[in-house]
Amino acid sequence: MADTAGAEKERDALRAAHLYYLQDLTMEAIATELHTSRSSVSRLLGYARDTGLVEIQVKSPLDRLSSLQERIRVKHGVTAHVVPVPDSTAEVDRLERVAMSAARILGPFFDSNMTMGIAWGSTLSAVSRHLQEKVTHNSQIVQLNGASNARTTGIGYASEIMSRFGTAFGAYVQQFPVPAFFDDPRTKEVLWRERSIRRVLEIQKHMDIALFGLGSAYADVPSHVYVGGYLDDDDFQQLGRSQVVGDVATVFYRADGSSEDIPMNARSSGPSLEWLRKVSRRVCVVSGRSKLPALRGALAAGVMTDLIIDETTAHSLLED
Amino acid sequence: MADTAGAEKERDALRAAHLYYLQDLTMEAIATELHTSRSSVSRLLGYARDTGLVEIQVKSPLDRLSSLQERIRVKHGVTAHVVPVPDSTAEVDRLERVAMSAARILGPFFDSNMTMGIAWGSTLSAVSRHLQEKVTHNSQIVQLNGASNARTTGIGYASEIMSRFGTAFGAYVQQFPVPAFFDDPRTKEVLWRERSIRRVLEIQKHMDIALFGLGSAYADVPSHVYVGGYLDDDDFQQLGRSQVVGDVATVFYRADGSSEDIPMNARSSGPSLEWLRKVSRRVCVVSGRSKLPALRGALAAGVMTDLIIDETTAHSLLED
DNA sequence: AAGCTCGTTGCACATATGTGCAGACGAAAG
DNA sequence: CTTTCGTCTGCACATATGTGCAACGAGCTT
Repeated sequence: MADTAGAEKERDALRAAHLYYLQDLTMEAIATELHTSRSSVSRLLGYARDTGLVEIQVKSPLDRLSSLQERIRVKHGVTAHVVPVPDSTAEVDRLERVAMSAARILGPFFDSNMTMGIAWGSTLSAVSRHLQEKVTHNSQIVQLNGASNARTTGIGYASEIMSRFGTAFGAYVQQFPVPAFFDDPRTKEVLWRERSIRRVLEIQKHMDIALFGLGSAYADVPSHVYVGGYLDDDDFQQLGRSQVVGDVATVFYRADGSSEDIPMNARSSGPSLEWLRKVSRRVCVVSGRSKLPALRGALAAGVMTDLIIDETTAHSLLED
Repeated sequence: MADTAGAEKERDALRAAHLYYLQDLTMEAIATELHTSRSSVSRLLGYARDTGLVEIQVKSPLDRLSSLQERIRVKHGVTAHVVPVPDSTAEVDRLERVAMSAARILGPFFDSNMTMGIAWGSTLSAVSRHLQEKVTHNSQIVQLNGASNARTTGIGYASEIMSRFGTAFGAYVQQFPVPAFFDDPRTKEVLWRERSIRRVLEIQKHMDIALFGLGSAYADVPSHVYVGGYLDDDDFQQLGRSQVVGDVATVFYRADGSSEDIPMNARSSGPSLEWLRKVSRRVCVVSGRSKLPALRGALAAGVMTDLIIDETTAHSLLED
């Protein structure tokens, strides 16, 4: 009966949604038709929205789309999705708002039979909290880089993000149970030959979408990797020597976008940039001007095809 | 400046829509960000919705879609879109609600570079009044059958419908300035050789979507063709002798779907059913049980690929 | 310049919508 | 059969949203 009840709720929600969004009836009127109270209808509609029965899209008229987006496309060759946010907004709110927009923009990108790879970090965490449900079939979410370190397994944090994505899309979740960074690159080499690991790498290789934020040591809110105990002093010095400006899924790069000969990368569990660039859609979420250097580097590296970014930072990006 | 002002309004509307639908801000908050009053925001959002900047879709989860739709698909091989309407609804309201739903369901079907052929009649008129704007490029709307008769040119009525479609989609409108029925079939034959007419026929031949209602002499609200002075007593008798149960764009058919050897069809300006069946998407809008015989005939004739229908009638359709 | 039309604005009010809460219900556990 | 727990319901209230109206201002006409 539990199943039947659930199905009934969905039926009602669907009917309510149809009456509300397609026929412009008031909730009061819908309540009458459904023989229930107005408040229940309000709740049904809420359910219908959360659950993806209703999809709301905001579309820039393709012609005169925000000149900002157009200019970013011309200058950097990526599709930008600029999130309007007042300049005065505090960093946290800004991230929250970009994340919410990102979550909704993402919906149409992902569908049945697809595989999406996701990194983890404060940005992705925020995005995961705002996802709307969308049922898909035969789809999976795969973790791009390990999350455990010397101090914690990091699993709670990363897997929480993963599972939120999984449930939102009804997708199978493939975790990647390895440390973010190996102490010894040889350990990685060896482990990478294990079948259980190769299976995950194989899935990563076939992903249709990659989703990631940018790590930056200079960020106002320094990225999770830089404060979570993943790196020690030596590591930081090494990164400095390599002139690193940021990272994507724990893989570091320089201002010119190069990532070769950065020793840390040999120990990183993330996918090499070269590898990443083979994914057909690569979505990067960025919020806050302090990530600008990291963003410029990432653009130079050509790791993204889509950029979801707050307005202020987008403006700064175009300066000089 | 008028242009600039319009663009500014659109920009604001887009930003408001983004803040409202993608970031869940309240109108009050948006008003602050936009430095305007809350009521203006309410109006901006209304504008954004009407104008197609915001698109709201209600999607049946593809798996367990209303068994009604599924059963219609199995039994009749068409994609049904069942519009929920309480059984007790009066005929006029019912038509109005089906039409509103139809208008919104239609949105995603039509896009740039497409041609849509439309018939005229009370159903289409109702649909046309509920269309939401959606900008397209290089698209056109073509009239499927003539509209003038012995008493009136019928042009006001039909062209009003046409132009509403045209403006809603920003499409070029191609009228078909011929009578609905010729007195003499030979006149039609001759006229059909005219280049101006052949041009329209040519456009019809390449249409991507056809949209029509069903005509029925038995309908509670007899269809426009049957009461608008298009047919005289002789015509009616002739239709009776031919065992006609309905018409699509002034082309008549019998209960078994056949339309051969119905003398009236030789005088009709509408596209033959055989011709119509070549269009890849053929959407039929039906409201009211009195159209059932006409609907059954049309299904037998295989003239439609999509059926937008009210719930009550859909139920009746499946009986016996 | 005065008079006009048309479109916009914010206000004030009428409606419509969201939500905490207490009670009702049903399934699972005791 | 009772208890417990979680879920759902409608009520009442707090908020959020839609809209008639009067005032305003930009262009245009006379």
